Amino acid sequence: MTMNWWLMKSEPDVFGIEHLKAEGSTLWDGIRNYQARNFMRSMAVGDRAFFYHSNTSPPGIVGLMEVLEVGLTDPSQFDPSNKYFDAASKAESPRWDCVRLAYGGSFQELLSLDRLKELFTAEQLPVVRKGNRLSILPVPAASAASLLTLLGPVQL
DNA sequence: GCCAACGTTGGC
DNA sequence: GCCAACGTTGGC
Repeated sequence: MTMNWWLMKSEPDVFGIEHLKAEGSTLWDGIRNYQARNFMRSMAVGDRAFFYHSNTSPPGIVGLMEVLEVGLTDPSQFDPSNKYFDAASKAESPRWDCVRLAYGGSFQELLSLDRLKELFTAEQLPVVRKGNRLSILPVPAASAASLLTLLGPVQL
């Protein structure tokens, strides 16, 4: 089984690449969409992800991450004071889980969604599909390789 | 099981 | 702030 690539969105005002850089690693919690959760469930330690800034201008890819741990229970689902509290989720059978990700560097420049749309089809890179709201998406290996060339070296 | 209403995401 | 896309919920 070879390493897989992913694209993970976060709003820079809430948790951006600079936050991750400062913390070194983070629990990617608060995912409350089954498709996104299922993508997380198919992640393996050592997988890589592109960090994507969403809901900002311009949106786009800003950095890299590496999967450190998988199959972790998302603690926010059991915390009534948390925005992502889920009263229907039981401790015996948690509904939501998450992964731990390490900071893997920042690219010199953001690669904008506009540019991604010029370079890739929706099949090649699902994030460019019109109206796509999923916060976690797969990146086919060939597209990941192209992206790394386009983005150039990371700065740690 | 259908489907209308509703809510959320996220681009613009 | 608007709206397209689309997942979720709940009445029946």
